[in-house]
Amino acid sequence: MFLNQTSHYALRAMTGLVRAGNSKPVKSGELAEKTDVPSHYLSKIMRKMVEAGYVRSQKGHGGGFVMNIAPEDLRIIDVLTASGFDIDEQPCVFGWEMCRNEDPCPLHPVWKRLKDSFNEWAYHTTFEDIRRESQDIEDKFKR
Amino acid sequence: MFLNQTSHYALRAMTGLVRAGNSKPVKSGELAEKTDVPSHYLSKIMRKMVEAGYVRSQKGHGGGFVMNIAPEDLRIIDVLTASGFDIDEQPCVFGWEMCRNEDPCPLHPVWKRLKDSFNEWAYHTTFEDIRRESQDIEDKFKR
DNA sequence: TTTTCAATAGACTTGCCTATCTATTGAGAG
DNA sequence: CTCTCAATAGATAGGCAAGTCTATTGAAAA
Repeated sequence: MFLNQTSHYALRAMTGLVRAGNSKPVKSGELAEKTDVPSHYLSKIMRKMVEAGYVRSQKGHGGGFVMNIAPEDLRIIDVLTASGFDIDEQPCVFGWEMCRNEDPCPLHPVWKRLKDSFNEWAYHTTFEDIRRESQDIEDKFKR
Repeated sequence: MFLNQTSHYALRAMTGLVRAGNSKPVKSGELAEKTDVPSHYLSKIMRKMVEAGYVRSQKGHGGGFVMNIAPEDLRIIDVLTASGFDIDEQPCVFGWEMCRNEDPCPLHPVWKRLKDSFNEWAYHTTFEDIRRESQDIEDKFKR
């Protein structure tokens, strides 16, 4: 798997929230069911999104989660980072701690190409892209 | 992490073996030390490389592991697959089991771009590329 | 004010990937 | 034939991410 389970869940949840629109808050339970993420686990992930400022939460009656940022201003990297993924902690495949471009490990040149592709994707794809490209696709979160 | 620890180890080990040349077998312990992989764990991984036919092993005195395929014929995807990584088991980030191009999940278009980049890298990079691009780099497997 | 709803917090459990340990098998050297 | 070396096999343990459970906090409705 490219990303860990938590990151997957985070991307799903934010996609679900963006697609739900901003008309009214989306309840954790609803979002969990829609995105097929374990509900209590989703709560933990959404908390991180709230802390990062990408989502607002409302307790109590009629409460739930609402987007707090325009989809075009939210990139995939932002959600991944907020969910705990740290691109800089991804070591070179060699596991050599101090591997840098100027002082590389043997697999560095090859590995760097993969990493660059990933970064291109994660830094340049926004949730507006996701929304636009998925607007003709119906929700099919359930397996 | 893009790949799991085992896949990292496999790539390191095979890189180490390719760089060691074919003059004489490389002992498991030596390869383990050179690539900073736990030695007993490396043995298990090398076993898979042997089973896949990429490496020959020799027991006993003077034994060890030798490449059994030309570096230009061994792709990254081959080593990943042999080590247990299954590209087709990598579900769409939505976790929707039946997600295909013709019948996609909401994140499919975006996710596909990442997957395509990865495949381009894994299917088109050979260990000859790795050897060539690393020939001016000294071994620095230890962290 | 009370009731109900829904997020939050944190402790706890589970499960799997890694890693280790202890034999055993097999091959060459002497 | 025996000794040593090194891969192989399988059982066992460790550690961390993932998932669950229970209680608490906070807000709106009645």
